[in-house]
Amino acid sequence: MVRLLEGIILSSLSDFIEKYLKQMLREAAEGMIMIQRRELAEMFECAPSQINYVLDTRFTPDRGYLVETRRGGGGYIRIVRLSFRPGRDFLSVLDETIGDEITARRAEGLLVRLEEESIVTLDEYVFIKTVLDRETRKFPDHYRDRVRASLLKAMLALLVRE
Amino acid sequence: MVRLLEGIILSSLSDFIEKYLKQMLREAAEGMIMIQRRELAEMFECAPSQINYVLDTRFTPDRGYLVETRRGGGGYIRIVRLSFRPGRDFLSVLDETIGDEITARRAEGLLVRLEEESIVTLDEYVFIKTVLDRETRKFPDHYRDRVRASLLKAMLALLVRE
DNA sequence: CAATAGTCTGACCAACTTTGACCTTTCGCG
DNA sequence: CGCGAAAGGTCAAAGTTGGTCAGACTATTG
Repeated sequence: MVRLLEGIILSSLSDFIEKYLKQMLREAAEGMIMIQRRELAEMFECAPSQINYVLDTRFTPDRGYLVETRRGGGGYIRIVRLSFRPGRDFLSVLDETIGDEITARRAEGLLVRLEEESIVTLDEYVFIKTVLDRETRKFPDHYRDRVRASLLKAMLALLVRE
Repeated sequence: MVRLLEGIILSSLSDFIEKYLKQMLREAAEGMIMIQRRELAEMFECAPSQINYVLDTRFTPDRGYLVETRRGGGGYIRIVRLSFRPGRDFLSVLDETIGDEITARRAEGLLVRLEEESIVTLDEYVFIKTVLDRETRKFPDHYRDRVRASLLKAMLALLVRE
């Protein structure tokens, strides 16, 4: 970070690129932009790999962005801003509750509570339990809690959406 | 890729040919078109083998297309669009298609097809891709295809249910 | 001011596209 | 039937992107 004159602050190059891309996203009608890595690198006079750094650190799924790329002729980088954004809402509470791992017992308890509170229907409760059981069994013991957490979060996110 | 005017991006030649053929397919009543390779190559001013490349990469069975050809005088290329859901056991077809493991590439192809056939919405497509991306990366390479398969089946089952 | 975390670059890698030389199949004609 | 013309097929090389990663450099923090 560099200070110039009175309080004018120049952030890092990555910050500039991030701001530029987010501005483009705001102006894009479909919540999506397509760029070329080489072109963007030329615009900011930096190494192309710098663009990857910005994408890796600032446009992650956790922050609500999906990045798709293609190499070769006609290659591109597409950044999609999710209409479903992670925030301080019910879902992020669920995410924190579940964490990266969850035992079958804790998952069961959570589901019971969600059903009692009518956040999921009885049908959905049964369905989710069945899927967790069936899919989880395919993995070795020490991965089961992690797979269970991923599955549970994915399914609840779909159900609780919007 | 060529940039023209204000941010309009022209994709590769293969993309053009793909779009052209898909437009023809949409306009064809029987979900099927017949073309001549040489003729199409002349229309796009490219090598005839370029047409094969497009067919091999974009009109695969995974993406829901069947391609039949015939050489010699009166030769042709026929592209048939396969429809996904005829039977009521659609979900088990999906389960079989996905199997116990699925690569990111095949998952992408399948999701594109499901979106094109209006079985999932564009929003759901983006959502599923993001979840797959985010959750899958928490596991070592060796498990990713298996985790991806479990997640994909779980989410599609929830969406397609009812 | 030392330790830690964040940024940036360049050399090397992987994926996708396009072309062209050469091959195989089919049809029509003698 | 044999042959040549008229399709389409295959494959490898060259071209055009974006990806990765270790290490140098910079900023922040205790």
